[in-house]
This record gives sequence, C-alpha cells and structure tokens, in this order.
Amino acid sequence: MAELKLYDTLTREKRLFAPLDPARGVRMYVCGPTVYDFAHIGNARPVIVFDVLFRLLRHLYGADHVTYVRNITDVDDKINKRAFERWTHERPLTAEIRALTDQTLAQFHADVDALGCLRPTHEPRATDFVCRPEPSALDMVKIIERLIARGHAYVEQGHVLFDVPSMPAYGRLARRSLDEMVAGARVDVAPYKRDPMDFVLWKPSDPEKEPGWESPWGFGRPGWHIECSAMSGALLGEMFDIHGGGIDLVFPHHENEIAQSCCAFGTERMANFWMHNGFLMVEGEKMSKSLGNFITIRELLASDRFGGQNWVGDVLRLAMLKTHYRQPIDWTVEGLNESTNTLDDWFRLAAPDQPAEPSPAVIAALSDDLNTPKTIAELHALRNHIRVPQQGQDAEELGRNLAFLGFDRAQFAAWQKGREHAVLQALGGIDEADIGRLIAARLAARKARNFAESDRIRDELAAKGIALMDAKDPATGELTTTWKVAR
RNA sequence: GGCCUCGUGGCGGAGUGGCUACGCAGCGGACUGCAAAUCCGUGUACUCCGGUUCGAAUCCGGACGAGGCCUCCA
Repeated sequence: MAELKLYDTLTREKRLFAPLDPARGVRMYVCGPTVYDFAHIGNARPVIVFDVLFRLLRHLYGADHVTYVRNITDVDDKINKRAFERWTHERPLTAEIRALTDQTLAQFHADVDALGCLRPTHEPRATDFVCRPEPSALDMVKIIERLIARGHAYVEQGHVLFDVPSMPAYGRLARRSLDEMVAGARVDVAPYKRDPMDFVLWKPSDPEKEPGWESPWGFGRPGWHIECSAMSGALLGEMFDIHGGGIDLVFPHHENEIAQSCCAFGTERMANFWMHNGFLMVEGEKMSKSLGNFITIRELLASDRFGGQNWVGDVLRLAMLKTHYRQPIDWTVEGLNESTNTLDDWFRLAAPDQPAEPSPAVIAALSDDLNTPKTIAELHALRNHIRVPQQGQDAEELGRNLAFLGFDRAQFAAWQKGREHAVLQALGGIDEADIGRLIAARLAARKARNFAESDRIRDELAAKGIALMDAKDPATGELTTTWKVAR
C-alpha cells in the first residue's frame, strides 16, 4: 500500500497517516454547511477537497472501511433570523425553520452533486443530536452535563458556559495563549461569563421567535460548537482519524470543539489529524457581499454572473484542484477558461466508459498530502502518451483516472452542447443543418480548387464565431470538416 | 496591537540543499492551396538584504509586500 502523508495543523507537520483503529476503518469528520442560503464558491472548496481525500481513502483502505461524516448545521441564529423574517404564522415557527433548512439542504445537495462529490457516509443534522431519549445515545445535552460534572462548565443566568481556564491545553491548535487572546481584547464580554474567553454551550431561547429544547437548564438551544463534538462523538467515537474544514474555522470553532470533546471524554486528542483548506479569493479580492463579488455555486452553474456564461461542475472541480488545498486560491474567469480547455482536451483523448481506477502515479501524488497539482501533471503526462484519440492503453488509463477523480464526461459533453446551442441561438437564423450545408458547399468548392469561394464560406462562419477544422480520415484519406464554437 | 500563512518564469502552479515539474500563452517547425485544429520542438523563474554550507530559490535571521485569524464565516 502506498504511504499516505497528511499535514496536521495541530503539530504543523506532514506525518505518515495510519488509522487509529484499523478494525473501525478510517473515520473522518468535516464541518459542513449552515443551511440558511445558497452555498458560495468558498464553501465548495472543502467539499471538493475532502471528497478527493474520501476517494483516496476509499481506494487505499477499501470503500467499506472509510466513514465520512459531514454535518448539517440547521440550528443557528442566521437560520432563525431568516425563518422569522419570512414566517407568515400559518404554521409553527419550528415548521418554518424546518422548511427553510430542508429547502437549503436540497439546494446544497444539488450543487455538490453537480461538482462531482460523493455523498458522505453520514450527513447528520444538528437538530437530531440536541437531545436523544436513549440514555446510551450521545447528544449535546449529555456532553454538556458531563462537562458540568467534570468541572469544565458552569450554569449562569440560563446559559451554560465552557470554563476555558479549566483546560490548560486550550489554544494549542490555534497556537495562541490565553494571555494573547485576552490582550486582543476583542472578545465578547457578557455578565454571565466568568472569564472573557468562556464560550456558550447552551443559551436560553425566546419561545416566540426562536427554536428551543427543554433541558436541565431551561428552554434553550445549543451554542455553535457543541454540535460537532456531539455528532462526531456519536458517529465516529471519542477519538477519530481526521477532522477537516476551512482554515478560518481553526479559531474559535475547532479549538472549542477540542476543548469540549477532550474535557467531556477525558481524551488527549479529538482527531489524530486536523486538516484545513486555504482561503479563496475572487479575482484577487476577498469575496464579500459589499464588494459585489460574492458568488454562489448555483450562480456559477446556472447563471452568467461570473464571466458572462454558466459553467459546468467539472470545470469548477478542476479549477479548484489546480491549486494545492492548503494554498490560497484565486478564483478567476481565466482559470475557469483554462480548466475548460484542459477538460475538453482530456475528454477528447480519453477512452470513454472507463471504470474509476487510479494509476499508481496518481495515487502517489495524492498520497503526498493530497498534491492535486502534481496529480494533474500526471494526467497531462498520460495524455501526452496517447497516440490515437480514445484508443489504446494510455487513453483507457486517462479515462479511468478522470472517473476516479470524479470528472463526468457526459455532464461535461452536455454542457458543451448546451453552449453551442446558446451561441447558435444568439446568432439567430442559423442552425446545425445550415452549418452542415455550408461545410458541404465549402468542401465542394475546395474540390473544384475554387479557394476564393471556400475561404469566403470559412470567413463567413468565422465571423459568427464558428471555427472549422479540417482533417483527413485516416482510413480513406477523405477530407472531413468539423466545427466548433470558438469563444 | 497579538498570532499565523504565503511571496517561483508573461499567466496559472508543484517541488526541492546540487540533476532547475506541469499547464496556458508566446515563439519555431510539420501538416495545409492558405488557415484553423492537431502533432513535434523551444526561451524565460525562484521578492530583497544578510548568515549557515563545498554548494540555497530550497535552511536561519531581517526587510518589504500580500493574505488570513483574533467577531459570524469554508
């Protein structure tokens, strides 16, 4: 088996990976979306990156020996606010919230399916893990009770707070000491906090406008971080192999998860490897609503807001994987165009209908901390060995690797076809049959060595953005002409 | 203010203490009536200043620049 090396944010080093408990397989948890609105392209990065890791792990350890959990945050103040705003009082507020989160989750699934991502093994919803009746079923309330019992949390004015000073190792992931953080002085001071760094595990809810659950501390709802401790604990165990997410989650989210899980379970570590993907910029600028460059996955797939056209999931996927996951990535129209051309070339040469099976060189590249740029270079090397398009071992090997990496030839081809149609529609008064007739007329003119006429037809089509390509049939030597939309 | 990351050729983007990826664009050639497409070939790099070393773009220190986190955020 190839050696898998992964970078661990906690120790800041690349280490050899091995499952903590081979009998339980590889266990991975990745922070998923808060379902209140369309996911943006920055949200797509961890989804794609950890999908590639999931595929790699399944290949290395067997599909049945990898458990991938990606949570759905469906209790959150942004959700509450959004649901309350659109609430018409025709149904209970909780039903309104559920409708909003169901709808957003369906959108999210459609988006990530289009991006070629496999569904995780489990996609737990936070609301299903607040309070579970069976005594043995781990949930948020039970973790909070354990934290209180162990002296790591306290109740104050209906809130339960994590007692940060009670955990000496707090701050290890983010590499910052308590003194430094307090010196930052931008922490939220609240009367119910003993220490400014203490964070909320449970808070009271207003039954009129907020969702809530009955608990030993009154009607309320969980704080942001506790859901991940509960769901990872319930589905993966007290310690598991890999915990992933965006780098901006390192502090405070993951730091607080570690504090909760380790203090509740009495463990040294929560995850053996902490993996964080880098930040995404759009055309060199931070993506933000105020700059007007905020872009959702859906807008990229189904509108012309970015670059004046829509894009297919495969292009977004390749564009994302061209940069190593820990590097910052600049999301540009030029990058999407380049990815489009690369896929066009690969699919032109790769043999169709191949099973998903990676080459050793691809596995080796991915096994080096998910080096996807190196992986892509291996694909280019393979591509350069292909002598006859779609035929021979190299063409089959390229096809197998593309399938393994989650690229979908049919989806890409359908999109290309759609773009052609759109261009022809925009031209108006010309369709594929017309083009076929013009091509035939040009071939006839060429045969008659009437080059003025044949060039005139070619120029006429070129002016409309249709490029002609001549080729000789290798068998008959007959001249054939194909066309494509030149953009 | 504190902490962290990064700075590679025209562009994108890996990697490495000595053999200097890869892709796009450019350039040259083949093919073509001429093109396009395709195929073959090809130049250019490691922000700056010190230090360690036989040797550094790669390690160390500093400067400058970019970004992130410290508050919701992938």
